[in-house]
Amino acid sequence: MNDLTERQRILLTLVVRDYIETAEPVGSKTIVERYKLDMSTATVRNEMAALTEMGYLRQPHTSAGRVPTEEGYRYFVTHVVYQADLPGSARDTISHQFYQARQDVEQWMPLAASILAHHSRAASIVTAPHSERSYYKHVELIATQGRQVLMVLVMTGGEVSQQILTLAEPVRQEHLSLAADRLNQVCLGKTTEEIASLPPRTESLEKDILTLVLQDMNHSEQRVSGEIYLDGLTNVLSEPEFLESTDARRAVHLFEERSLLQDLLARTTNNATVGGVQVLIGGEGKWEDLKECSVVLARYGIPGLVTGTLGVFGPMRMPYGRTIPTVRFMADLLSGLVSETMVGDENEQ
Amino acid sequence: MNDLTERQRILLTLVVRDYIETAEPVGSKTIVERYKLDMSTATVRNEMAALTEMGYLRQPHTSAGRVPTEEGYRYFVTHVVYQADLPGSARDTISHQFYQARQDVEQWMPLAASILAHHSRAASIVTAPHSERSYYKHVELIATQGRQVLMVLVMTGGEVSQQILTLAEPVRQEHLSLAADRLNQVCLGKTTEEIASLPPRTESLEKDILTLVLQDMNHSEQRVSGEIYLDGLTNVLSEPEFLESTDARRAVHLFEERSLLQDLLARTTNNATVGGVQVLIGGEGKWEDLKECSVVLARYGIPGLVTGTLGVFGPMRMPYGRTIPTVRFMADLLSGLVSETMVGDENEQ
DNA sequence: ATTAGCACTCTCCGACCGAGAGTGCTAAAA
DNA sequence: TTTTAGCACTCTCGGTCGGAGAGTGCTAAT
Repeated sequence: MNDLTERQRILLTLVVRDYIETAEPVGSKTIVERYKLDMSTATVRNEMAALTEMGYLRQPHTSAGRVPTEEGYRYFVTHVVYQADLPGSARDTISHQFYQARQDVEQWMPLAASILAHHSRAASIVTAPHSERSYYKHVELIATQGRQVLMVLVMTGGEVSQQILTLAEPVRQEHLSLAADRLNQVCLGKTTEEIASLPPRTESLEKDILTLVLQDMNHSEQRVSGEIYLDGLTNVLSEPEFLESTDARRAVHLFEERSLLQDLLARTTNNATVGGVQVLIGGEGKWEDLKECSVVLARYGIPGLVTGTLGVFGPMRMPYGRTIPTVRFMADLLSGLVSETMVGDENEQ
Repeated sequence: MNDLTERQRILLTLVVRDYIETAEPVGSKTIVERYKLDMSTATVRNEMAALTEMGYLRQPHTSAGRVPTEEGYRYFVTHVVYQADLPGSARDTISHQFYQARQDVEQWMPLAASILAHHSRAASIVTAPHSERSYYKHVELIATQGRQVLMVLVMTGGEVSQQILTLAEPVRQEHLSLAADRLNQVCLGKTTEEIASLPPRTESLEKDILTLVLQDMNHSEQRVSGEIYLDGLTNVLSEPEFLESTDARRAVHLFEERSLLQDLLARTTNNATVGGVQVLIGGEGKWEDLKECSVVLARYGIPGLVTGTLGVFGPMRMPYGRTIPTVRFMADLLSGLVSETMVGDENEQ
């Protein structure tokens, strides 16, 4: 496959670059003039014919310029741009933005999504870090009107979940607090299984709460990812190829239907290489909805402990040269944040 | 303004109805045939000319059918459809869906958004209930790697917020738990001001935590609304008027830029009539982005205590007859849920 | 191996045209 | 006085046509 001459490599790169920039089929004349090549248009034509033959380029119709095929993009990504680094200035800006939000955990994910979208000029996808195992930390019971009780469960790592329990009869707040205290003493730091194998509580209130707790913890463990944050859809919709096609609606649909996204993320990132950036070009035949689109994904976090996924979604004609380093950098950055804050097991008694 | 003859009223209604359904300018012949009117097309033409004169209808161009103006829609909404009720079957379906999710508080808002979007076949907007005053309930401190501490603050009503605190030196979990206990004892049930006027804590850790707590509580009080949930954007984008126009992008943009939405919600619902449904047709000159769109909004919750907003966003050509009752019903339903669960102040000691 | 030249192909865009739908107006009917 | 039939007129929509422009592949010369 790597049987390209040096000149073909250059030419292919230029075509891809130019097409990414202009969104117009690029012809021999254009390329020679714009990049001041030291050869004639005819030569370029010959080489382009060869590249077309090899499947890296194609013509929308006879006598139009060339457009990269999926293969073409793939070559570009793997051979040319994969190693690229994010310019220091961009790194600084991003780091700075995160530094300013360092205290506000709830801001991290939306911020990451926003930065990704902005820097890649495409739509971004970020899932909150998700731990594979949940450890009980604390439960809080809040009396409300009548027989309803609001339960707030905090797990190690800071995941929080809420449920409502309807009691047979009203219970006073003090009673609730005592029950919560007792449970907290017994369950602190325990996993689902450990809690499940505890001797059953005698008091019916505590028994009920514990059922809910287990339910929540299970729920949290079985999810494939944390909450999903999206941003920058507008960027994608304003690309010319989406101007009036139905592709636009498909893209929005993909974005809105979280289950589709979940599926995409799950299937793409199972070859779990944290740090490595994965590029999915044109759906690879698997995703009908991604016909003209590309997805750049990376995992972040601590493998096997807490991980999340982040990435960018855009037209196949995507500025990979900027996107890929950005995704990689953001993954590293979030990995740092996560390992600084989200791990607390070792210090526990 | 209400100087329409009975026949004009009927005709206007029919034109609006038909246009809402077909999205095509409706002509005199169409209307007579489709609705088996007992008059000639010429009569209808005369009346339509009158309605056009009065500003309720307009023609996209000479010799095309009529299309409702904003005024026309407004007349339709206020005089015809405002009182409509949601069919019992729909009420039942919706109630049932909520009944099934009654325990899972975190599901309520996304569920509401999804149901709204589905029933109105448009895009939905739901803000989480938001209390005007925050009362301290509980703080939890979680030791993590190194000098970082994760603080989880629970407020009465179940709002939860998280922050990270970086300490000068590592502190053991037991120490943190003790500090949290002390704060919890002192602050339970207090408002921002009450906490602020407490004698300052002697221990530096507690002082720092308290600062963060106040910050979070203030933050939560000053927000105009809770988190925003959206759904059904796809519905809007598949309407014919958005097929290939730039309006689609504007709509997506509006939806994505939460701050715009916040603004819209804030400005529209300040004449706080819980229970009443507000209909904003075509931006009313104020919102450039809503040129061809309508928004149907209602507040829910307990006025002055906890409230939220919910509504529907779609093309001006919107099935108001279904949308308005749905929004009203959902607002009532959420109000019920909220007052059942989110109020706990009275029972507190 | 490269390049100049040339005939060819295909899209894009504006002009043009006829069909169809709907209108407003006028004059006759109720 | 109100309603209706009739008719000429207007405007859009879809299709066809033709020329300009851009790009190609091939061949022959360098």
